[in-house]
Amino acid sequence: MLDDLDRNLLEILVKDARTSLKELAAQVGLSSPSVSERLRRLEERGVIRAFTVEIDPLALGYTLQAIVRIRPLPGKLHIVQKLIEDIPEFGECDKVTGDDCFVARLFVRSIGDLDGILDRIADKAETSTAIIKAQPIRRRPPPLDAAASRDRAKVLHAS
Amino acid sequence: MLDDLDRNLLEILVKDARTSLKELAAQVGLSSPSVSERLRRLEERGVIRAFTVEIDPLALGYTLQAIVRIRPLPGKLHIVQKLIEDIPEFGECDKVTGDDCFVARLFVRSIGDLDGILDRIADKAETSTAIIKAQPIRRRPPPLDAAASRDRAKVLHAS
DNA sequence: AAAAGATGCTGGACGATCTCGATCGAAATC
DNA sequence: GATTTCGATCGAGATCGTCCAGCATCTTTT
Repeated sequence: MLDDLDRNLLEILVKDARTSLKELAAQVGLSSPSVSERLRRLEERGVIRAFTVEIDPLALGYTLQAIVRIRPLPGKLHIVQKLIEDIPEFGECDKVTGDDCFVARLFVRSIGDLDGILDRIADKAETSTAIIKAQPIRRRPPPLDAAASRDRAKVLHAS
Repeated sequence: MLDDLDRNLLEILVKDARTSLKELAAQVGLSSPSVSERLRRLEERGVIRAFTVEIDPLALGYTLQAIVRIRPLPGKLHIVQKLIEDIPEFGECDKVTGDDCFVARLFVRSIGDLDGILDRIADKAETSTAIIKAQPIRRRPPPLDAAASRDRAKVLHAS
């Protein structure tokens, strides 16, 4: 599906999505038209969903992040989901198995804002909120190389 | 801290980080050297943490995602954190208040892999795992415009 | 097995883009 | 009100991206 060159390109782009075609070409050992074509196809196939920029929430004044688990009251599931989607401070939301229906990440500027936002869903769902104290791992992609990942797992397991 | 032009630039770059300086310049009404300078300063100040690429996990064979809540056994906190950091299938991890010490996102190729990875921390922590069934909101930044966000909140609240 | 077709790469040319230096203007400071 | 500073623009030179023609390799067809 993806060959070594593709993975190589992706690895470089994960670190800096604005790397020039020429630079990419030099690093993987291709010509720039070839790199251009490969990127085009990676986008076309949906492997690359988007080139984007990672913004520090703190720089925007969001001093607090929280993980909110949300259990909509009976019959309120869709309303709650719509509500979450429409509140832009929710920066991520997953629908999961188990008692908690949704697990979402919330960006807020103050505890007051947190309270304000949770109030808006309080009559439609039960929520459990955990304030984020630190981020040991910030968003990163899974291993690009399947084989390497498996091998490493074995090594760690053996030790 | 950030002016309208900066926010405008960021908004465009969130959608496509590879937008050329010229195009950015045209869209915000500046010259390209000015845009270049602004981006440089946004990076320097840490507002822009990185330009990166969003990869579809499915394209890499990760058919399953899970949210794992992790409660290290007494005295095992640091060991567990290190372990999580060293397992690349964890694509995100937050240290939170409350009973669950860590909340992490796990990318796996199969239920078997999930089991294998959780086994590796089973003797050092209790875990609760929720399989992700859908992603109502995929990673997005919080509102770039503070004032707009506040205003909207009021409107929604009033209705 | 030879021919035909498809795929993916290269190199060069041309047009577009970026960067650098010089200069200008507006706002803040004294 | 003069000065300083910051951020903007402009133009020239350098760099980069895209298009195209040609070539090698692999697969398919007969």
